[in-house]
Amino acid sequence: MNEAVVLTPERILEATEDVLRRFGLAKATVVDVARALDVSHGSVYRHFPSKASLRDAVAKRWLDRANEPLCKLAIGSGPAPERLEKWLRTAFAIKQKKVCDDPEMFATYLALAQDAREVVEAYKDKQVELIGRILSDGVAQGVFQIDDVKMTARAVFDATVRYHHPAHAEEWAKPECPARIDALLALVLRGLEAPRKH
Amino acid sequence: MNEAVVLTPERILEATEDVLRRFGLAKATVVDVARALDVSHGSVYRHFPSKASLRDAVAKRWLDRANEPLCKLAIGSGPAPERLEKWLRTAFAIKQKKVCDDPEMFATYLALAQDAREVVEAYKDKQVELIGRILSDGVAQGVFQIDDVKMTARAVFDATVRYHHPAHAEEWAKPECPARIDALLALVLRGLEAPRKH
DNA sequence: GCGCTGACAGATTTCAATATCTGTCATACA
DNA sequence: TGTATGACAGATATTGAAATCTGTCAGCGC
Repeated sequence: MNEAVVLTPERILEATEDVLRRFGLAKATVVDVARALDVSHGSVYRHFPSKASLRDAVAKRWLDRANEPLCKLAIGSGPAPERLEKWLRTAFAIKQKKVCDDPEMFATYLALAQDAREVVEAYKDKQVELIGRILSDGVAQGVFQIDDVKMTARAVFDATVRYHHPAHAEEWAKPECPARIDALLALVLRGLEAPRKH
Repeated sequence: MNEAVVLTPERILEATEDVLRRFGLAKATVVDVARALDVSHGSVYRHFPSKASLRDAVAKRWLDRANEPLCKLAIGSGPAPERLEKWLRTAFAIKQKKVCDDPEMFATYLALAQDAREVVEAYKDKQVELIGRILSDGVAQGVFQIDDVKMTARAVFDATVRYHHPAHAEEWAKPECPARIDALLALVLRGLEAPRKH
């Protein structure tokens, strides 16, 4: 009854992530995953109905891990504008770090995002929900003036696509990027602000 | 001395656009273009140093044509916020129309945009310049409050990438799109506004 | 019985031979 | 002299046969 030799979805995902990192999305096969686990590929199909579902599960794990620090930021306390700015900057930084450190997984994510698949949609919705939470706090604090929080959260997400959508990843390394991010965030934050009492 | 049989860059571009439309970017060859003009492909190389330069020239023509109505809007008169909104909505509409009506040329443009090639950079800079012009008008009218017009124009361009960058074209047809555009534009315009005197 | 195996059919990918294309240039023609 | 040609070398794309992969399932061993 050695725990290590029991074939669990978790172990399969682990192995799949390794295989994807090693061979890349294009080359990785279910047979490779099975080989890495020293089982037949039929066994893998006992836990995941298709290669696509396996790939999606890996992507979900990867995205969830990447999202963790953002969840913490969203439920934090303090002035909403600062928190939103920090949240967005962190989101950009996480993506930028991933694209450098884990390019194979990032390419996988890019492929997924381009297919506009379910997993990515769910992930985006989660992001928008987190933004919405900060916006609500801001409204409660009287620093944001917003009609429809959900729609505005979506608008904030849309306005910042350029710095979190993998399709634009190539541009993130350019030297003028930080200044452009500053300008964009300033514009967005001003758009949310309640009129100043001075 | 029949004008019609003189081989000019203009005639070559015309033919190239036809060939691209007919075969698509992937299949179109310089030989096809030469055949369409009933000349040898060597003659084409007399006017364009490479296939890439020919493709870029076609793209430039296509982009310039698409840009024309936007230039007119930018130099118009009237309240800047309305003009900016109209300008952005027109920009979105043009792109959306192109992606429906002229999908082959749009695919060519997408390929160019993904390569981040010179022609597209110049086109983007032109767009930002036009936005900047409207923003300046707004500052003069006292309806916009902006520190750095150039940077802010860039920020407005960046904030709206989702609806003019071809990488996101698939999403433009979705039913929730118009509402999201409304929310985004409202956010951006509020971010530009000078504080209200009430 | 339960979980795994491995053979299998059909779909997809690889690979190398073949064909086509790009870009050059010596030559022809007007 | 200025413009177009077509043959050519090297690079790239196409093709079809062979190899590999995906997903299924009857059966094996614990």
